[in-house]
Amino acid sequence: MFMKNNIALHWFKKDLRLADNPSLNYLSKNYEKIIGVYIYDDINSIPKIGSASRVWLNEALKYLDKQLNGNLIVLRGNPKEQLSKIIEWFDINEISWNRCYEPWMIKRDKDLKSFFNSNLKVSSFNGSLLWEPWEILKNDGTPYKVFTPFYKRGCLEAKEPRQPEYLEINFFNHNFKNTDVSDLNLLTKKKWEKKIIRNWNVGENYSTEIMNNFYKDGLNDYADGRNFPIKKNVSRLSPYIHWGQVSPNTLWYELKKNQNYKNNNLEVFRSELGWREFAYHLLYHFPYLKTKNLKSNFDKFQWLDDEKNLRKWTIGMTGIPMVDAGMRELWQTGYMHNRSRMIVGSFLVKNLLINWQKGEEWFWDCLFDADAASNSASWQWIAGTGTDSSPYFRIFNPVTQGQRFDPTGEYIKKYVPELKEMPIKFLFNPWECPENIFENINIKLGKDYPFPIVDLKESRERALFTYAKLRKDNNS
DNA sequence: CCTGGAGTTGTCCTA
DNA sequence: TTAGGACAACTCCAG
Repeated sequence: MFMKNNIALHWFKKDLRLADNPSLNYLSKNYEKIIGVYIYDDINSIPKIGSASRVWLNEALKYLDKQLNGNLIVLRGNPKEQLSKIIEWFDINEISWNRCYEPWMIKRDKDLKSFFNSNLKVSSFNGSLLWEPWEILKNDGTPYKVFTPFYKRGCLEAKEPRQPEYLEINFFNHNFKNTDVSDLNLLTKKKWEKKIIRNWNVGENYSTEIMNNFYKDGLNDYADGRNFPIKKNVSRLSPYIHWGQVSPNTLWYELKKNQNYKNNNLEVFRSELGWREFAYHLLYHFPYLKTKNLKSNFDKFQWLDDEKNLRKWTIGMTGIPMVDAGMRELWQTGYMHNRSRMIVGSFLVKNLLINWQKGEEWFWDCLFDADAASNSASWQWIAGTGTDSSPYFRIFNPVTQGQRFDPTGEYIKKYVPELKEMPIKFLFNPWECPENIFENINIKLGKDYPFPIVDLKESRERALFTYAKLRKDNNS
């Protein structure tokens, strides 16, 4: 017999939504009212939350608080103490949350569960993955390391993901001391914070709107159009997915309703959701994903410790327009198109020979969708240090990539405006532009836009050579 | 235990 | 202009 007219506590983590929220749904079936609590835990977190993420979180919590009619309790500190405080104040006997899979969160929440278990009922749910990482395993019981068999054999042949469930949630109109999102001091009052969030509407309802628009328009040419940074054929849902403002289950089943597409666009997008699952699968089974090469033979790789070039890469001043456009898109919008992520990643790791972990850290700080699983897995992929990853000799040529995927130069000109007047023939490779053309358009290389920090051809050969040396070193 | 096929996203050179 | 092969070798996975 459940106790109606009673209240229970839902702990919001990376599930900042009301729709299809398994923990909220569970509690609302058994309780009249729910108390929603968010705790900003800067004590246990490894690593600390990134700068862009703080900005997104700030907006997301403000929005969520509105959805709860101002009843969201926002706290800071160690969840053990903070939750205990609330539990005592409201005399709560049941608490629940949706699971997170970062190693430090698994550890923290496991401890919490056993800590609270003696006094109250504690439940946790899967609110952010289509399949639990421990459910998808090879026949021999070990985790997959390669995407295709993981997805096709593992996921698609496993049981169907949970159907989304949309319930009305009633929150308790409480008299606990008034807490405010601004108490968390997530913002530093710096100018860029206002600028970077300008192009985003951070809220659960916006994510639904974006999904619907994308499924209606962008998806139609997804398989091809997704390669072009300037086109509107990518969903841009990643930050919302990361923060749980939309559930993957909603995306999965809403996508299934679009049966009218004859091409494979639908399946390609669906497999991208599969890639997200794969990243979490890797993080769960290889918790050192962020700190260690999955291929340990790379531990001997001779990365260059080049702070100067790293700095130029981060600020988009490498002198390679396609690379700089990507880096500046990241800096200005908190997002970078997938094609650009590969180009700038390949450039950092292969042309500059800088350890992928430096790139991972920068992305972690700058991306609104910064995600421990996807970010680390993707950097290991581009660096060739993951088990299932880009072969080392696959080195992106940022000139060719620009010509192919930004043929009009619109993307470069948007983020590298100093090259606006460059004729398209030299937009991707201004260092090859004759002097008289520069004079006509009044641009001076080295002054208005930098010379390339490395020679693409030489640095490519250096990368291949360094890799060959690694093989030799590992064999001797 | 063995075997064979396969592995997100590319580039460059040559014929 | 274009198509095909080289670029490496290794590990993963399934039968």
